[in-house]
Amino acid sequence: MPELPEVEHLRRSLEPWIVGAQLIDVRVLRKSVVTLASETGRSNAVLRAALGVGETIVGTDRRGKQMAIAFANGRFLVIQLGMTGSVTIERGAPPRGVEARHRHVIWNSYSPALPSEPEPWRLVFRDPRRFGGLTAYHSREVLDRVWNTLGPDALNIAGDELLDALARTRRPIKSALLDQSVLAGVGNIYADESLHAAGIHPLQTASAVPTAQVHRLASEIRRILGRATAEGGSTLRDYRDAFGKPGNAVQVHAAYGREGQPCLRCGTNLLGLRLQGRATVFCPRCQDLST
DNA sequence: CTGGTCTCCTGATCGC
DNA sequence: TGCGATCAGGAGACCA
Repeated sequence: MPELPEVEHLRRSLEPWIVGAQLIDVRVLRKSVVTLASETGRSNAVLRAALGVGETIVGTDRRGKQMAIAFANGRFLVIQLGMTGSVTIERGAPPRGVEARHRHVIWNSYSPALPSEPEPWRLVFRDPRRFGGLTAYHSREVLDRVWNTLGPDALNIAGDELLDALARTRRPIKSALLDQSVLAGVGNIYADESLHAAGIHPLQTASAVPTAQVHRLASEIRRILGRATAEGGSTLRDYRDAFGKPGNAVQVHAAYGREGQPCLRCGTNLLGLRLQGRATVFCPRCQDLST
């Protein structure tokens, strides 16, 4: 479920805590969630080094739905939340019951720069469905090689950039928006939301959308993602920030999940279809195929 | 190049 | 109360 807003909100909530922190140790409860992009072996020593044991965290970054942690030795760890992933900071006793399940990687850490936190704490990667994972990179250069295969970041997408990206493909525009190599960060929810807000039919050929509407779409994507980020993600069910706090439930979706309900703009009942296996909701009146 | 389908995986929900 | 079917969808593999 996490799309760009959830990932960016997570990054912002983690950053003040983890930058400057030292990773003392790591427990890998499920090795398969860790991918080593630059290494040859998978010994415990290699794994621990890739996960930053002994290192200080010096920064965070994000491209689309991928978040990166930068280590002092120049290595990077990319976190992908997939559908159900979370990264939380834990202090005190570990959780019991269902919350204790699906915890795949747990770092022990402490913050020499935070005098208010003299005790070690834990950084926990949890992901019940395991569509997410961690990928370790040896250098910024290797990370950039991968990130450069992604399209421009959706949070600040410029109208001209979007126009460029969409002009290259004749797929339905929603398919193009979901393709991370075209535009990085938009998933199923915000694809429907931004197309509805911009009045574009999801099946409209990407390259055939008029210039003015592409600019409108870019502006709606920025507005909707920006607002959702500030509100802490849309929070359908699984998203939690660094402290286990759900996003504000105030976010109202105008299209997503509202098939059969009246369009908030014109009152026409919203229609549903499946595109690439994804539930798609749109207003047959506001989102006209012919425009 | 393109869409369609399948796969990975668990948990929530629904009908019976 | 239980149980099986269905759905949720990010991302990549594979096929037509």
